[in-house]
Amino acid sequence: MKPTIYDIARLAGVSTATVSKVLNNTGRISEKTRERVTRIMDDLNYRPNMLASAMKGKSTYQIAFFIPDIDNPIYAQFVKHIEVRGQELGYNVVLCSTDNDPVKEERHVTLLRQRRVDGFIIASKFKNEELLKELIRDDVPVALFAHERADLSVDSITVDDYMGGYMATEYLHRLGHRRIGVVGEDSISAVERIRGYKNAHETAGIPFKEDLIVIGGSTYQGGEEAAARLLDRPDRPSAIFGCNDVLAIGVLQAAKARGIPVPDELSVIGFDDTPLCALVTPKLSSVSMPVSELGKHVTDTIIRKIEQADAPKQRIRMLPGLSIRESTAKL
Amino acid sequence: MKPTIYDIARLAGVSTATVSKVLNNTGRISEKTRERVTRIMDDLNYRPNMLASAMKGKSTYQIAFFIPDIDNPIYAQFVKHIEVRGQELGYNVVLCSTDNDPVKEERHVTLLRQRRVDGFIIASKFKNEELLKELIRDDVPVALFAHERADLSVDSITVDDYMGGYMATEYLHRLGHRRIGVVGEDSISAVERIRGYKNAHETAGIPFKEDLIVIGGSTYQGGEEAAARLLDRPDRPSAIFGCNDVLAIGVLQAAKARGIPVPDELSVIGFDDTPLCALVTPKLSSVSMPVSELGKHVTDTIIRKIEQADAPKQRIRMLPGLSIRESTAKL
DNA sequence: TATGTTTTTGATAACGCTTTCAAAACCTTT
DNA sequence: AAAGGTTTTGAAAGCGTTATCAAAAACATA
Repeated sequence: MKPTIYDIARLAGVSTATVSKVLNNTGRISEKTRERVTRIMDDLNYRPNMLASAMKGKSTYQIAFFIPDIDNPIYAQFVKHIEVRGQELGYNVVLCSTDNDPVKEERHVTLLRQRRVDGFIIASKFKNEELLKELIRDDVPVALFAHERADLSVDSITVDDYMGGYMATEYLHRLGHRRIGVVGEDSISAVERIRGYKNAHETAGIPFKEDLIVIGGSTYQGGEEAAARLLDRPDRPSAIFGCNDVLAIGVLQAAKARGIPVPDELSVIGFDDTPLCALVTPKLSSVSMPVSELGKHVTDTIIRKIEQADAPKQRIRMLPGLSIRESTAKL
Repeated sequence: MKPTIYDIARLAGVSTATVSKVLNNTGRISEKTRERVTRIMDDLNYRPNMLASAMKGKSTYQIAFFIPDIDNPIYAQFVKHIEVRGQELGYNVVLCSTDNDPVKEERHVTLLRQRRVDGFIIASKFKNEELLKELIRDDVPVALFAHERADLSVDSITVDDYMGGYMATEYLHRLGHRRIGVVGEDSISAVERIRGYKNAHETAGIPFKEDLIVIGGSTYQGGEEAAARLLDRPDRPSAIFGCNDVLAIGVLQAAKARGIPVPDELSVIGFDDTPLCALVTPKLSSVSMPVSELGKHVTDTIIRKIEQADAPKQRIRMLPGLSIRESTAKL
């Protein structure tokens, strides 16, 4: 069987207390014993059982990451960066897809809390509001990622969605577009992005109609269907802002199906700047965000909260950029 | 604080042994006490601490899933299906990206074993051979996914890569292609797929040259560069088999960059049949696999191994299909 | 050498659960 | 009512750590 701390203690002729101390670098240990113990540990290739130490109140070094759906590549990117940073700091990440299903949310949360997972990074608007509030109430370390909740006292790291929507729209305005459609989805960040869109119109003094905004499912197909509603009108818009790349690619597909050339007769811009943008034809212009910084940041945040219960809450917003490619052009 | 089994026992006026028994449905408990205990548990919203029960030798209900790189959407798909099935059976999945880096492999494995993760699903050829062998030697439940090792006694679930390569090639032959290039990568499955390619040639009595096979990095860019080497030759092939979709899309990009029309002057076929295929122009033909069945299957397999140490080993190969789209045509 | 100080060490009690096995409680039979 | 059988219960040990605090060892001073 695997050696335990007892085996090490016995072989080194010391008590388990001593071994534990050298293991955790706590208390005072004479250089001599420290060396002896370390040697034995190496010899036996001893690996402390984290379950046991977690039971004594230490952390489990696990964080849960909630996403709605890994099929959207932006989430895959998030996962990647969080996992990398987590590993650097000795944390594993447990991936939880919710599919926006409150049942799954709850199953996951319950199981994870039984497991004493240290913290939760949540990139998916919880359908089950109460669940989130309960986590916060119980002082479980939580950080919202890629969306924020103004009404809750909780850490969050996001790109400035409002600003991104604003920038995209303003950019289209600069290209001369006046009638700009929006293909959105039911998510907190989409709402913000659309708010940016509206505000850009106001600032520019360009009126917009609510019926230019259509909300659909969060898939390519959802984007395509929503775009169809926009494109099949007699007064179709000259540009469409997709609230994320998946949606925007759906728009591209809808345009192609109708023989509407992009960008000549329709400009399309997405959001997230995923690798997909460079794959489609024409290449998709998109609002970009510093994905890797965001991921690193949120990981650091949650770990800080884990290791230091009274860490001050923060709401961080990073600034988006514009990646101009081939899908947008002057009117 | 959270209620413990002691609290329940005290309140119900029984011993912890009894509570534990109703919790796990083990031993004989009179209906009366069972009810009383259950009620108290409900009232207190009691959640057993899994760490403690895991320490007593029960499992941790966690499985680790190793992949090289989540940027390839096929891995995202795998993750998704494994996670879904895992959750159905009460298991969480810890995601581990290795980036084909032996250091990361080892870090992950060490950490996970300390955590007493129940089993490993490995979809990524381990650079560190020894590590894999050690897992097997120590009787840690392991299942290889999406690749197999004929030389090791270990469970594996794969699509029949050889057959997939064979089918893709035979299909191209049927279209009249004789000079077929291959863009591959350094992976076990790619080797098999290429073996299928070669064998299809032999069967058809069509000679092929080794220099039509070029191995590159596992990214779009890798595919593009490898394709360049094929396309910039005077006697360029009339078709290219990309060993996975990402590579094949790289091929598409190389063709576009050179103004070579696909499929008119070049047929391209990929492997994996990821959602990407439908996104690119022209839509990519690809060898498909039953992703969701594969994922479900491997999850079931690892869990069976976890729960029943002497479960017989199996090597499962599922059959690939052909998804014909727009990137392939008659010569 | 005796005494006081500082440093190092170890016995032991948790942590929250499971499991075993003997004792207690409950039924049947005579 | 006693004996025998069956079902239900609980005391206690143990899983592998950590943490406390008193005792032991080492060192310093008078």
